[in-house]
Amino acid sequence: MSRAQDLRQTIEDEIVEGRLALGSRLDEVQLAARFGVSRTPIREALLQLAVSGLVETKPRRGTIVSAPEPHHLIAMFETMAEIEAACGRLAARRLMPEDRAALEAALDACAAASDDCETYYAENYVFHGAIYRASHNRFLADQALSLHRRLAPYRRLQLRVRQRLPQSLAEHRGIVEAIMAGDDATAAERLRGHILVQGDRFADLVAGLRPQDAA
Amino acid sequence: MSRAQDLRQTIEDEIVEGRLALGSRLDEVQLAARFGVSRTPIREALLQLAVSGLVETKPRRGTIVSAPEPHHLIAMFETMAEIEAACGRLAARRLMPEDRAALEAALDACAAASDDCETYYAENYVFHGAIYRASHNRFLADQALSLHRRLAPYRRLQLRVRQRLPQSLAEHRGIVEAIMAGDDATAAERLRGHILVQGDRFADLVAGLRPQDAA
DNA sequence: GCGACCGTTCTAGTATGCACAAAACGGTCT
DNA sequence: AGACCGTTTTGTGCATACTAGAACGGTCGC
Repeated sequence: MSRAQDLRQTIEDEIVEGRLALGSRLDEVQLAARFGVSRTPIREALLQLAVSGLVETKPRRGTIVSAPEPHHLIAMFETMAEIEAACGRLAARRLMPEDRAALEAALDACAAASDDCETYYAENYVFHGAIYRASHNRFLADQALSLHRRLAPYRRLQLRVRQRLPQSLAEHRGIVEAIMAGDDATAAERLRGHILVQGDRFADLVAGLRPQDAA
Repeated sequence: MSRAQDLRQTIEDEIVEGRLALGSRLDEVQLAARFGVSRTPIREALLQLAVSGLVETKPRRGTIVSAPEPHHLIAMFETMAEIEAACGRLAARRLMPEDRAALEAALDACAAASDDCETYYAENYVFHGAIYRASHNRFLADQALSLHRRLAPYRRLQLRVRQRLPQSLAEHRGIVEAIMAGDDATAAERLRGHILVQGDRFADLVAGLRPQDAA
């Protein structure tokens, strides 16, 4: 792969995994020195991240890691809820035996990891990925995965919210149940609720941390 | 605005408006000469278009205007249907007086243009934009607009399908009716159908043109 | 002493040049 | 005559150099 693509992936991972703080400045020469390349591939990597929304570039003023306003984040979670609902709807209609197996395995893995937040977080990712794939719509699944990744830094925050983990697991069970039964409307509704709750919880969190920004 | 951004917009418009044929090669030096700039801003423009999916870049082999496989296009139309449904759902719940006025105006404009395909096409764009905005979710609306633009070259093909235009107008009326009534489920369902029909019609068209590709 | 204006500096944006990789062409060998 | 290999050609990918615009600090004026 070209160096620019490589760098894009690396920087993207650092942002998604929270190693690069939200709002922090991404200096081109600094990054170039750090990775031992010239500014050109760095610029190309940042440009791509800017299009996908992970960083923001202001003309003549450099680029920073995106730190969206709370209301914008709420909008993103709401969109995620709708996209996941769509995936669930299609999955319920098109479920194949291998999808069924993948969903069951992912659900079991979530249950097994229900005592450890970090592990659960990873298995949760697998679980939702399985639903996306079960939609049998590659484009939709890609959109869902991309948005999922983009919201990852914020999802991470909610892990600590009390009692969220067992509730999440129960919701997962309900979702799988509906998909397995071929009940597309219920599957969509449950997935929508599952994600929206996260958005709401996140809103609470933000409101608690920075009351002045919560409006 | 910087030249790269300018060029991105210009090239994007040419693709969306069908002035650049699908699959045609985008040579960097050629474009640079044509626009009187160096290769650098051209490269940056193409890179951004590649991220948004309008062009495809293969390593060391240059970039071409994306010409997705039919099954991929079907997937894109299906995703568009789900996203529009989501917009309609939220619009039905959150309709403000100004949204109501915008929808009515756009519907009237569509009706007035029902004898001319090109005009109807333009007004149709306005109509759907009004629905996106009425969702009061900026992020979702942006996603919808972006996908709408990306599908524009293919939508154009369907204009000629017989009887599509009056049927489309009737569907628009039904959609507005549901949104105005605050009936979110019906609004979503009607919008989904409205777009899916276009996808199906498109599939028919493709099948008719290139039977060997329709599988 | 405080504020505005100008110069410096630093960084993004663009141009140009170079190197490498892949494809096309021609030559040679079978 | 056809296939295979080497060479050339073409164009991407990266590096480096240059330009222009904005932030910052100093100085001058009030």
